[in-house]
Amino acid sequence: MASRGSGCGPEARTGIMSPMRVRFAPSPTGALHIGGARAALYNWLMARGSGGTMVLRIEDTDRERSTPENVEQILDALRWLQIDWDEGPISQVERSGRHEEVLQQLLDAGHAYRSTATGDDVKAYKAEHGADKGFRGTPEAEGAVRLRVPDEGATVVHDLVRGDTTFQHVHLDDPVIARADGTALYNFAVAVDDADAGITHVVRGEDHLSNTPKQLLVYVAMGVEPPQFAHLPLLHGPDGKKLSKRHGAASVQELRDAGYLPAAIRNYIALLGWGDTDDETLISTDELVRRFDVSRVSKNPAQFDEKKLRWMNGRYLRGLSLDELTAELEAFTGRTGLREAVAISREKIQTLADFWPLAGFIFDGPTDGDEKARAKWLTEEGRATLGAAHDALAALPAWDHPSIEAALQEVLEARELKPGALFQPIRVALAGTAVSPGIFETLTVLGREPSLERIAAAR
RNA sequence: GCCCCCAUGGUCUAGUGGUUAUGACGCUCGCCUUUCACGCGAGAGAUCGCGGGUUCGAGCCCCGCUGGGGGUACCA
Repeated sequence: MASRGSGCGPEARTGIMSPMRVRFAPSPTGALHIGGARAALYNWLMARGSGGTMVLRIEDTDRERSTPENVEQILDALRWLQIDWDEGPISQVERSGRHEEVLQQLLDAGHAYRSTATGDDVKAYKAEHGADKGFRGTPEAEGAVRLRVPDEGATVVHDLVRGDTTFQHVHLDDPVIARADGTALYNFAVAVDDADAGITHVVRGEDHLSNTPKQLLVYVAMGVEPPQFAHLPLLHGPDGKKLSKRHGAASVQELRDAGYLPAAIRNYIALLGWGDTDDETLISTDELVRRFDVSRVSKNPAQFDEKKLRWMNGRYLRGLSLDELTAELEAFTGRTGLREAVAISREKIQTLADFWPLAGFIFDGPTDGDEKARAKWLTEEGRATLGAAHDALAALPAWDHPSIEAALQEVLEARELKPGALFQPIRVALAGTAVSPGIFETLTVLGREPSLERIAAAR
């Protein structure tokens, strides 16, 4: 077992220490959840920050859930987030030969035994002997393989984020580590695989904390020094309940479809449960790599707040060059020739998905869904104003921003109108709605003929 | 039931025995302004879950409770 204190002191701080070998080991149950994404990111940050190695392993020992499609979804999400790995993906089932080998060693050494006892048998045993007596089976010739847990003593998990947690052996039942057919079960396979891969730090969700003593016992049985552990608090949805597909955008594919940038997601997710003494909120990935320290991860569960992610994503969007943003938007919408429209829309959008509803009218014509805007601005008076605007614009020798602005200012003064009384009808005529990029910019980008046509059609 | 973890404004956090309890998102108001947004400025919002201790002094230490979460599979 780990020597005392190996997980707690300041020497456990991550960063410029000796190279770490970390791993992200998802079970392929479908889309990558943001909780999983965060675990992946933290591991990646530790590896990159220490010059270490990131191993990707797929925990696919549950054959029913592990389909190639599910695996591909995970890899896809990781790649999109730009979280790369140095080794793997390793398939856990493909290591079954090795698992059987170690299993036989434990069997031979008496650290494990076969038993036909079922879960019901264990429950019956507990009911009879009370809670303070863990189930200990008697070896049989066949059946599932159970790990022998010592009756005395305790196993303590030295955790980088929560300190020491002690599990009394009397509370532990001998866990099944392999099915009757010899195939390995999770708590056994992880330990063997992590040990073989030379993993130095296991960073994963808190849902694994209670299983850790079982895994530690496997290390002891194998006679191998265990890695250090860090259990991350779970993420909750807006209602305080566990985050799931029902609670909004919970998977990275959903986030991608919602128009978020990988860099923004990395920044946001890194801060979900981790913060350092610096007050900085916008932190580049490079800086994250430099600053991330797993021992400073907070112990309490965090709620995913999409509003904050939206804000942050907007900041990242505006941090992109026009070319970069245009490329993102063209990929996102599947359209081309967006550059001019992007230039006049960029400060009004927070996600990639915000762009088309705001500026799509430039390409596809005015939207016709906004009855309220039409009713409010295309009144008789509004249409009369539109007529004046049309004539002023039509008379323009040059179609550019300064000319357009000057012409419209003249109309404003000549008719003694408040700005909104002129600009809003024009906006509705061009876009069909009361929200759009700046009106002079829009007119300029739209071009003379389309602009005049739309204004004429609405007047 | 049993085992384990957690608890600072609505949300994410700073805080490690002595601070007017930090910053950010969100919210409200103001400025800017052609709507919205961006940007800038200001403001509201926390009896630090509750109750006991220890201490001259507790958000920080101890105990109990409550609440939330996780585990308790021949799932991962």
